[in-house]
Amino acid sequence: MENEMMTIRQMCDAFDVTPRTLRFYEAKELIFPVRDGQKRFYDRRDRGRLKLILRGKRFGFALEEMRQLLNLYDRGDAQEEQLTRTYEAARERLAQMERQRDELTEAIIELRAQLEHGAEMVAAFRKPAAE
Amino acid sequence: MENEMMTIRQMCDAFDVTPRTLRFYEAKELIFPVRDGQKRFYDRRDRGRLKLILRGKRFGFALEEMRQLLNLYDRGDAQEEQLTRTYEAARERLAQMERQRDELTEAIIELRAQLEHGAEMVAAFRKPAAE
DNA sequence: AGGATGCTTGACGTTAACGTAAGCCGGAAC
DNA sequence: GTTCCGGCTTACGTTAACGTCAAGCATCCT
Repeated sequence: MENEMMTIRQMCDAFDVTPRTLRFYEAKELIFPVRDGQKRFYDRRDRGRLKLILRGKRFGFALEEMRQLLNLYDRGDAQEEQLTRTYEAARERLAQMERQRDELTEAIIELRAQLEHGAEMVAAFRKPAAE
Repeated sequence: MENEMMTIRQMCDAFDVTPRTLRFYEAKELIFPVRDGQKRFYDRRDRGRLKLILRGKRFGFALEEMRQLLNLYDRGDAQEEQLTRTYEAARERLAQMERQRDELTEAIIELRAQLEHGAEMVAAFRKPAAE
């Protein structure tokens, strides 16, 4: 049933993206709809890829990263080594996110201290006393 | 002693920024060095502002936000209401950071689940089975 | 005098992920 | 037949915070 081709509009509705986005992803070689004259048609594979792209975005993967990951699984039949590489990429990304969160946490603590602990923040904003 | 003017280079060394950065901040009206012919000279006030700008950056304030905060304290003599406003700005920013951290934490949990909990992530990257 | 520095302005480049506008085309509805 | 709808392409605009030339003075040292 849902094995058939979809138009750009159907895709947009299904995935809540704009046509511009789909064409952009195509330009970036993330998806490869079939062209019938001027029109684009998206098959199951495109839908699968798009789904992953959007999921990846939620995890903070850049489009280029996703492209590489997706391409990894397009040539060759997903060998062990490549599966491993994907794991590694995901784990690296996870580590990045954790570092980022930690930095943020530190900054929060610092800022909170300034706010609660005294009027330093405000004082800091005051003009240096006239000489 | 350290009450005197500093050249752009002295500033760069003191604050670990590039000349480009100082000129950029000037163009954005964050600091206002005195000009003697071609040269720029930075006084205590500029140093104070720069210090705050850099501190603000660590907290994730945008330059434009910092400009507004700084300007708030330049006209008028820092009235209560304005001090309050700065507090509010800082608190808002804090809330933003906390939200951001929470989102990140969620994403981390999700991603971690995919990695630990099964081969879903990898499976997801696999081509849909040929029909 | 004649580099070698150091400072200046101005303008374009960078990164990401699209938004937006302009202008063209083909098919469908009236 | 003509208008309208949707799709198409191309290309510039957006945001932040500078980096990176390019090219021109002024000054300092020898």
